Formats: sequence, structure tokens, C-alpha cells
Amino acid sequence: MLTVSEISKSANVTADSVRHYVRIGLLKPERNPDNGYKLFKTDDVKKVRFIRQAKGLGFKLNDIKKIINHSHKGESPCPIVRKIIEQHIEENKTKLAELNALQKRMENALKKWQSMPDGEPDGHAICHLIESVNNY
Amino acid sequence: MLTVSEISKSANVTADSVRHYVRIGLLKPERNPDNGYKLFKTDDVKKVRFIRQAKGLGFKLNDIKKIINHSHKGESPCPIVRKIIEQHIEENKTKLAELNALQKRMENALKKWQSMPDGEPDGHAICHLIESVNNY
DNA sequence: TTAACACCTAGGTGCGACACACAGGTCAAG
DNA sequence: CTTGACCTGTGTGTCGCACCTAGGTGTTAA
Repeated sequence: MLTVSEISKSANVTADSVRHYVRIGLLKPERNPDNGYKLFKTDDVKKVRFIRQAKGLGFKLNDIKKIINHSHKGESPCPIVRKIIEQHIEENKTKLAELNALQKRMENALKKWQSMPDGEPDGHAICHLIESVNNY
Repeated sequence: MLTVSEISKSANVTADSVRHYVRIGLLKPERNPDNGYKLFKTDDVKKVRFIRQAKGLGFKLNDIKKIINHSHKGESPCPIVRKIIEQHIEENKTKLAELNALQKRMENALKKWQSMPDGEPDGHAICHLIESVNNY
């Protein structure tokens, strides 16, 4: 049986991550009746490693919970795993497009501002730099 | 004097956004003594538009608060505006690199899995698809 | 006058994945 | 028995709203 710090070192994650996984029900350690400390099975190390592996593929903790539940009930999680990652691929494409657009807006703004002086508040504009940029 | 819904329509944002800006102190409406309703000045419409403009350039509400405070105190916000956007440009580069890497990991995984069948839980692996992927 | 109804309000909570803070417990060395 | 390093569980903060709840408002219709 492992304590929080022991399992966190074995699985190479922070103790806070382990505690978080417990809080959201991904891990369900027993408790030391003497002091209430969490006590994990050695198998939980594998579980934590699985969680990190899945997170590395973009799965959210909530997804991972479902996957583990499926597996635990003897059902194959593979169909939902494929479905979820397809969704994430699409969502991430959208996000990337947004962030790329933002990046361009920021770089264009910075470039434009290089030829503009700092301005003192004049009662009209809050910041003439920001307000000089096109809306979109 | 404008109510929440009136200012939200004028500035083309949701009423919840307006309420949020009030909660974090970006807007400080007066109150109708009869019912406690928020009452905004017509100038607050400009302020909300400024907030959205700044948000569109990647400024966080906290940044915007500082910018407005500077301006309100008669100090030029321009120096910090330039500084903040430079930081955001760097941070966003990092984020983009991470998301691009994630995207590749996800696409590679999905491709690899196309030649793999769904597996039933066998007591060893939680999901053999996820566990078959290289860690990084 | 009153009832119905659409629309509005303030403020509480939830989201995601932890990090951080806090007050206190544990344990080996001296 | 004390010091000190290290550990514990739990509460809160992050970010920008969206959603929820319980109730108020205001216009119209009977």
C-alpha cells in the first residue's frame, strides 16, 4: 500500500495531481483508519501512468473516467476512444486556427505600434494603441 | 442610465459578460435604490467595447483592468500594453507549438489504430489502443 | 382589478486540471 | 523530548463567462 507521495513518485506526477484524481473519483484509495491518510494499491501506479498517457493524447480527465469505467465493467472502451479522439482532432483544429489568427493579430498590432508614440490619457481614449487596431 | 440588458445590447455582448465585468470590478455601475438593479453610464458602453477590442488582441481581463486603471490615474498605459502583448506573443507561440505537437500525436494515433481491432478488457490493459502509443 | 405572460434581475455555482496555502500530523535523529 | 524535514487532507484560486434559481418588472388582456 502506497501513500500519496509514494505513488506520485512512482508514477512521476505531483502529489497534487494524485490528490486531484482522488477528488474527482478517478482513484479510490482506501484510508488508513489511524490518520485518514490515503492508501493506494500498487496497481494504481499503472492506472496513473495510463491517465498520463491518455492525457498526452488529448483525453480529458472526464473522458478517461468514462474509458476506465467501460473497461471496468468489462466493455471495450475502444469505440468511444476512437470517437473521442476524432472529436478532439476537430476541436483542436478549430483552436489552432483561432490561436494562429490571434497570433497574427498580435504581431500585426505590435508592428503597427512600433511607429506610434506612447500617448497620455486625454479623456477620450483609454489606450490609443489598442483602439487603433481594426476590429477583427 | 442603462440597465444590464440595455448596455449588453448596445455593446453587443451577453448580459452575463457585463455582470462578470462588474463582479471583477471592471465596471462599477451605480444602483437603483428601489431594486438594487445596476445602472450604467452611457460612457460604459465605450468601456465595454474597449474591453472586447483588447480581448480580441489577447489581453486578459486582468490586463485590461490594469490598463484602465493606468489610464484612469492619468498615466499612459502604452508601455505596459506593449510589454504585455510581447509576453502574450511569446506565450502563444509556446501554446501553438504544444497544440501542433498534440495534433500530430492525435492524428498519428488515430492512423495507427485504424489497423487495430477493438479489444475487450483482459484484466491487464485498460485500453490497448491508448497504451500502444509511444510516450511522447 | 387582476391575471397572465414575456422578459428581466442579482447572485450562487460549475467548468478543467491542477497549484498553492494552511494548520496540523509523522518520523527519524540527536 | 525536542528539533526539523517532510508529509497529510482539505479549502481556495485560477479564467471568462454560462447556467441556474428564485424572484421582480412591465405590458397586455380579460
